[in-house]
Amino acid sequence: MEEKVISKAVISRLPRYYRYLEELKAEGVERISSKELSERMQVTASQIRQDLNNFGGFGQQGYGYNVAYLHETIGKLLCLDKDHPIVIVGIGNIGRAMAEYLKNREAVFYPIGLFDKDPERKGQVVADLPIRGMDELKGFLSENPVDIGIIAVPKENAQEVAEELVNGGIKAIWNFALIDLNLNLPDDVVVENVHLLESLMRLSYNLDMKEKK
Amino acid sequence: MEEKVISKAVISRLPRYYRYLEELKAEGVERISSKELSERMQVTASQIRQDLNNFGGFGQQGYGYNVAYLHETIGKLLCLDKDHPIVIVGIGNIGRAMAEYLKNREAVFYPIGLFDKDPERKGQVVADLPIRGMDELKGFLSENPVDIGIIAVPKENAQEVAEELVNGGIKAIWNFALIDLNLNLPDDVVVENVHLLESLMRLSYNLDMKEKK
DNA sequence: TAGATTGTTAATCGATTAACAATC
DNA sequence: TAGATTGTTAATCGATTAACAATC
Repeated sequence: MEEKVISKAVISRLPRYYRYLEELKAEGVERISSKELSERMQVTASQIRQDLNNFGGFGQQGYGYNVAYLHETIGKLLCLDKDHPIVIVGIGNIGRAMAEYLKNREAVFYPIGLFDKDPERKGQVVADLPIRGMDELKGFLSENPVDIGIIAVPKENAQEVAEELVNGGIKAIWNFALIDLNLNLPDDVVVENVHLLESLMRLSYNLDMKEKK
Repeated sequence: MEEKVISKAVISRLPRYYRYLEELKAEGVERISSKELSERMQVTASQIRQDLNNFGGFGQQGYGYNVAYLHETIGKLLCLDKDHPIVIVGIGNIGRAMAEYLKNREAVFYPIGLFDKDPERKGQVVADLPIRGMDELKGFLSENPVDIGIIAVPKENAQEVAEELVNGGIKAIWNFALIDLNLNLPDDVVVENVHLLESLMRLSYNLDMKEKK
């Protein structure tokens, strides 16, 4: 729609704003200034105003921001006003945990199909859904509306699975395999890599640095 | 040790370098230039050289970098040459998945104690370890060497659990609860937040943007 | 109207990229 | 020695912060 490109840094902060606004709403706070919010979130008020103004003027001079309105608006930016049916491929530890985790949430992101290549897992029920074989994936995708594909298979199989998902029409992949899927997929497919082990390594690095001081 | 502060951006890239070097090693590649590596990783050669030179001159003019040596050196920076015994608090979907996930890896990061406040879970065995009650946490930490604490409890209890861990001497927290634990803990405690739902929201935002184009 | 606080422009800061002299 | 490629300095780019006029 808009020509203006919004920087990755700004986008990555949106969910955090959303979370704080949810909290404020729950506390019954009706309005908040960038200054107050900045103190809570430990960022500068300037950054908050800059960030929000990428998307339009949501505030009002002399008043601040309406919490409920801002919350709802950011929610819409994050597309949380729409359903996101999901398929999960690889029902090992992580795939299983994500299935259960998303099942337990309000219905914004929710799994509708689980797939695994292990014949022993086929038919097992996880998060109220039967685990299906990989041979069923293509047909399932063509018959059901699916927004997002979760990849939770070993890295060796991840690229192949990603391609199957893309062939089935999936445009968004949430990837837990330790491989950079974004590098070898069509440009119109969005990928969010969650490299847990790398996150743990960063923690390890930071711990070590602190100890050396 | 060193006075020089290394930027967060650089540190966050280290695990990715490590991963590519591991791959190269597995392929039997002995040496690599910043240019070749940059093509693989889809970053600039300049950035690679800048990043690595934060930690010292690991390369050699006219030759490039020795893969095995660089791999090992970055591993040491990430403190992967040492054991990291872990306790996990909250053995729900995610805590359980992390316990199994880390159990299955080579012994660098591995759980040695699991804790949950739910009496029904007490005594259950996950990843070969018994789930213990929260009342046992303090004693366990004083008797066992523990590097890292994983928090996988609901956000309502996360701050409290974090404080218990810190009181028990834990200096590094890998946090899965949707709360910014770093804001209310002592400065010498390092926190790495893994906010999965926020990652999923970013994916949702990016998907929506792509569709609007 | 006066006070408060936004939206937005300008200034600063930091991170990335380019260029090249040093050196293996 | 000549060629290759690093380590490092300088230039550029982008993101954050500060400042303030606009305005509710």
